[in-house]
Amino acid sequence: MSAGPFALVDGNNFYVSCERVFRPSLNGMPVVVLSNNDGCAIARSNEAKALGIKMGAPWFEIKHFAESAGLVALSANFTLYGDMSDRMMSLAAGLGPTQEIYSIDESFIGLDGVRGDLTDRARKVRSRILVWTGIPCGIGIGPTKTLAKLANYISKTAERKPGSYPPELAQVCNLAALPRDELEAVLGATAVGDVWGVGRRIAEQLEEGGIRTVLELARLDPATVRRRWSVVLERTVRELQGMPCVQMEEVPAAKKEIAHTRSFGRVVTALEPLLEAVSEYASRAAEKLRKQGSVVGNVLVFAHTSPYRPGPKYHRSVVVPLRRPSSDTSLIVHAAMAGLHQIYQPGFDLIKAGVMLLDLAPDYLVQGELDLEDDGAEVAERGRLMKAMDVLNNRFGKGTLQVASSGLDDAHREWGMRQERRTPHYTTKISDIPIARA
DNA sequence: TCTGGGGTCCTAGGACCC
DNA sequence: TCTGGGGTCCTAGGACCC
Repeated sequence: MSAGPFALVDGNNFYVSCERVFRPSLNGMPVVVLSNNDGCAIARSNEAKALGIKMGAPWFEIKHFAESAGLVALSANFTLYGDMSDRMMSLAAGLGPTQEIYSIDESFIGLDGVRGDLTDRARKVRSRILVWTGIPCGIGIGPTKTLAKLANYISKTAERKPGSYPPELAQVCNLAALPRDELEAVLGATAVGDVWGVGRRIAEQLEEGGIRTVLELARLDPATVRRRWSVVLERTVRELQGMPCVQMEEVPAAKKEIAHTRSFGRVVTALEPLLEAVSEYASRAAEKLRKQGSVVGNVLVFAHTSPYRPGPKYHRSVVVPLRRPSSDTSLIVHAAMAGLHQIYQPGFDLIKAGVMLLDLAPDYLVQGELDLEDDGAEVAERGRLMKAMDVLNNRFGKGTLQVASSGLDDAHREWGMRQERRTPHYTTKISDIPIARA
């Protein structure tokens, strides 16, 4: 078990940085990456942040910056980001003996037992990631994961906003190496809301109580925090005080639920296209399920109208239990479609639907059953069919083999999503690989 | 007039994360 | 006209049990 110190390596404005690797002309320009359907900004370059564009800002509210400030917007290219992430993670792993991949652009590194100057070592790793992948990142180091996370935030803020922190904390910030008075000065200059685990709500409550800085939060009595708030915040306070409460998780735990949900490219009212969409989402969810070696007991399906648009509201969901736990696409699709039939009502402009797989269990733990229907052979055969389907789709691409209920003609998928600004799959598709000229 | 105590399980909702 | 997707954990309250 890793006892710390810990590092957090985090790609700067990750999706934007991935795009810039292949389009260097975007350097220095305000750039945002948009969510599915080109709906809202999910990544922003520093220049875009400087324009005041907030995380999650709807595109239609910020697109005037394209004219006035040269803002460039790109559709999310998750295939590209996933591949760039793999490259960055394998280099970050060189910082210490253990690694926990926390999100697509972040990993914690356990530094227990690492000798020598950690700050210096982190600078070398940062520079290697930059040179080998083109992705700039920030590295924070601290005695607990929460402090490492905070250090990472400081490393980025010090770089992005000169004057906010001492300049030597930019890019790599090692809070564990700071003398006490300097550490307190840094914590005193950081708002509580910037702490990992303190969201908008709790930040408000803390501020009402006069707790505005991280230093003030760190000085609270943990027992009081537990009484007044929760064990979660208590843990955060202890971690800020330097007591590790959150361990490294090197092996990603199996998901406890799996969802596939999408907003439509435009509103859908009729049942048929809705059935197609839900069938497609259920298939995708089933693939993820088999990938982690689980079976599902209950399938939830939902659909709703836009929360932003006027008109009659509709928001319904239903849980459909499977007769027995399964990972079979056709059974899961069947359950989802049956559920949709139950909740469907005509006359609503639906904007989103989704399928969630609940009550997951490892596929080797399935409860034995007296085979009254004598379908054991069929179940085994279906298992082989699913395996064949996954192999083919892996080899020849998503959707090579699919259930017919998802609709056979892409062009007629009126529910399909809009993606008007997607860049090529530079690193994962032969025909998209960039060509270098001498 | 007077109405126990303790425990578990489930669900919905809140809060947080990226 | 146009507002993402996928998760986790905790807590409170209700149902139910002995």
